[in-house]
Formats: sequence, structure tokens, C-alpha cells
Amino acid sequence: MRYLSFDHFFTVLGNKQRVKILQLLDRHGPMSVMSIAKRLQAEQSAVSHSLRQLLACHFVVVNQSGKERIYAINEDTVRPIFDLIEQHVKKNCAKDCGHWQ
Amino acid sequence: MRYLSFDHFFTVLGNKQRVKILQLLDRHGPMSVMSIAKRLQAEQSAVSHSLRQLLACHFVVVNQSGKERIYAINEDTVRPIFDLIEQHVKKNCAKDCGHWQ
DNA sequence: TGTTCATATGAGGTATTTATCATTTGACCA
DNA sequence: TGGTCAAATGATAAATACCTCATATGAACA
Repeated sequence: MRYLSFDHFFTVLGNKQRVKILQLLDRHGPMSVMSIAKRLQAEQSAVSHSLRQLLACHFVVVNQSGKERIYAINEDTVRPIFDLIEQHVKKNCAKDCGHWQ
Repeated sequence: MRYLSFDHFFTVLGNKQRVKILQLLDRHGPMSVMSIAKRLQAEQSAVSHSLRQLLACHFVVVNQSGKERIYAINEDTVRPIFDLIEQHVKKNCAKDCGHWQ
């Protein structure tokens, strides 16, 4: 993986699947890799790769539970960052993109 | 340019040159394209392309002044976002990457 | 130890981004 | 209008990132 520079944290957030994973973990709480994959209709391997990057940036944390590894969002920091972007969009980009979900 | 989705805002921030431009504008105040290019030792064209993306996301604003176009950072939102990432890094990634600038 | 299930890893092709060059547009003023 | 300077645009090659497949690791338990 690439070196952990300032812009890299944004790069990791700049991907639909990784954002979806974070949003899912935020809404649903801690989940295993397979549960995430099923819920997002994504490949186990793809999800694992994504989680690896999110973990490297500490956007998620992980705990072993039997054979499963349970991933959870780092609420303290990820949620505020998402909120800021949402505010920014509402304030500045309302007409450009008022509608993703 | 790509469609303006949530993750896209992060994608635009996930690039060294664009981050440098924002940091420069933040420290130095409003600047013309050429001044930015000179200061960062980058091509005029490259800077212009970068500014276009930053502008589309409303991370910067622009004003015409004679032949020049003066770009300024959107302080209200960009600075807080950068601050949040910095806090996040200090709090969670201190040992991984304590040192970019 | 051997089997099973969950997750991680590595390699590959494909897609997306980036940087650069040449050219165009646009503002200003003689 | 023609010249000049600043900035924007478009096309393209090069660099990165992404997704998928096949395979490896690792935990649990008989």
C-alpha cells in the first residue's frame, strides 16, 4: 500500500464502496466481513481489501470473535468528517447535486 | 468531469497538488493562477486543471481582476475539514505517520 | 492432526486519474 | 482591430487505483 500522507486519508474516503462500508457500519453497528459483503452485494475479497485500507487509516477498528473479525466504524472522527462534507454540500453545492441519498 | 457524488468530494481532496494549492491559499490568501504555479513550481496548465476541480466542489471561489483570475479558499468549510483530519491523525495514527509537514 | 468456515493476500487485467503539450479563449489597451 | 498576457481547454500517454479470481492463512473444534 501507498505511504500514509495527508492527502491519502482523503483518497481512501474517495471511493464509493469504502464510503458505503463506513455508512453501513455507522447505521448498523459492528459487522463481520461476510455480513458487510452480503449487505452491499459485494465480493468478500473486495470488502476485505477495502477494510484493509480503512483500517490502515484508522477509520475502522477490528475485533476477533471466534473465526470472524468484527469491524466497527471509528465514530469519533469519521462521522464528524462526513457531517462536515454534508454541511459543505448543503451550503455550497445545493443546486449542483441536491440528491444522492 | 465526473458526476458530483458524495465520495467525489473526497476524491478531489485526495491529491497532493490540490491539497498543496488549498494549503497555499489558506496561508497566503487569494492568489492568481500564475502565482500559485510559480510558488508550487508547477505548470500553469496543471494548476488550472486542479483549480477547475476544486471550484466544481466549491472548495475555492474565484474573482476576475483585470486579466487575472484570483482564487481564494473557501475557509468556512475547507479549513474545518483539514483540521478534522489532522486531529484524527494525531489521535489515531501518531505512530504511523507523525511527520509530513 | 484434519476439516470447515471466515478472512486475508497476491497477481492480473481493466478502468480511472494525472501530468504534459499544444492550442484556444478572454480581458485589456494601444 | 491587433497585440499581449493570463487562464482555460482538449488530447494523449503515463501512472495509479480498482475489481476479480485463485489461493493462502488462521481460528475453532472434532
